[in-house]
Amino acid sequence: MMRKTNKSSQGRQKIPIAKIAKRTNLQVTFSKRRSGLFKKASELCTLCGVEVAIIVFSPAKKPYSFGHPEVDSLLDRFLARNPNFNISLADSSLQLGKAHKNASAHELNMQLTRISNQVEGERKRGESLDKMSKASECWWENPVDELGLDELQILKAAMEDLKKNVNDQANRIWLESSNTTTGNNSAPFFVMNNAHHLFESSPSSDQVGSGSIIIPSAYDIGFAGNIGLF
Amino acid sequence: MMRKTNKSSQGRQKIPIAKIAKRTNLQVTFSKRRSGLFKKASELCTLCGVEVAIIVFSPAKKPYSFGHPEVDSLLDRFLARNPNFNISLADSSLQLGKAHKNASAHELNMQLTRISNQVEGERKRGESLDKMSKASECWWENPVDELGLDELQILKAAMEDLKKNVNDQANRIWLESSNTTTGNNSAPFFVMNNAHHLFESSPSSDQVGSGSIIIPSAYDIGFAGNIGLF
DNA sequence: ATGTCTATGATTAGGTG
DNA sequence: ACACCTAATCATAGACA
Repeated sequence: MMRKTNKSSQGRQKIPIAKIAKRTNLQVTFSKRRSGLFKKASELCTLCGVEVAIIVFSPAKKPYSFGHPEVDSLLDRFLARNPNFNISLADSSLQLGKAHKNASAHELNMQLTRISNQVEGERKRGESLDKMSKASECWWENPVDELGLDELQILKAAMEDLKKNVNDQANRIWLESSNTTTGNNSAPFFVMNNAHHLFESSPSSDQVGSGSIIIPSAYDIGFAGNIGLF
Repeated sequence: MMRKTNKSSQGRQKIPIAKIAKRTNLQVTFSKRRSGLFKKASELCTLCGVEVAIIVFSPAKKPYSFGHPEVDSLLDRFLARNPNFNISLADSSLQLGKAHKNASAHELNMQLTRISNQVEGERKRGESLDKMSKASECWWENPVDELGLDELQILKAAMEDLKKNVNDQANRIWLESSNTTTGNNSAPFFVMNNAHHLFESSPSSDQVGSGSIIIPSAYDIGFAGNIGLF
């Protein structure tokens, strides 16, 4: 087989538009894309002769800005200056404009606020879970997308280990609960199965999927199916 | 030889970054590039979790804006940073504010679009975590023996969810590593399997393990086996 | 003014220095 | 952090609807 390490570079990789998990990666991406954004803005200015102002707060809350014309230098002067706390004038001038919001905008704003809160909640929840996982080495909570083959293998092993325990326990419970019931003809049976069967149309749940294997023997149910990573 | 006028389109042409002369052309370019700019900003927001505000005046002086979380708060924070420049900024802030108000509907729509996408992404990623956390406070560390059927079911669902992610990721890696190899006749393949088979033999990672059962359907590999908790 | 299409130019993810 | 490199993804000019 050809070695896969033949190429000097894999080139640009497709990444999902979702928050980048790796800190270092995020930082690089932020820098690159911020530059790209400003360049695009600059081109828009030049090509169409329009005015554009952009404000960006970095992940570290550091402000960056682009502006043409003139806003640029003003904003840059802001940023060069440092943190201060006074809203007064600027705020009031903005408040003035706020009065002119029309109804449709208001409705959209309602929606936006609602969804925004929703997102924020999700995000925070995700963050706390992330911290929790990092604190206690809960591998399974880490973004799977970042794992390499090695880690995936370990993860797989761990999951299967856990799964075995789960199956054992399930079977145990089944036994306990069944020793009070009358002759049930079914055997203790607990099988982990294809996830896509859970949420998609599954022809029949006790039907062997293409390629899957049913292990009928009671008490001994693990991942039904074959083994092999690749 | 082929005629050079055979093509249905010449594709994108390189244009100088200078003011476009043709009015109609300029208008189209403005629309397209404004959309592109906002999209880039949106991606930057999502990817890096940062705050961005953009204000654009069209050639016809019509204001457009994009903002996350919203232009208002960003501008407020921005202007608040330097009380000394409040007055000189009043003009620009008024201008910007006016732009924002007039364009509020449009901008809010942009925000809605972006946030909706974000919600979708977050939701999907958060689902497995959610199940995990709901399952119990740290079920994975707890002795499985103490879990009841309900918890086991939840655990099962969570595991299968996670497993799906793992499989997807594995297939992705497989694809990436294999798109540099020549005519490999095997499909992307990753199967969770019995733990005891896992580490008996570890063939080279780009070698299909011998003895494993291949499920021919590519990209769709989960826990092989049937489903059903009792 | 916005959406579609195609071919092509521009951006950038992942490396490396 | 930044600049450079490669190869892939993405954006978009021009034409049309």
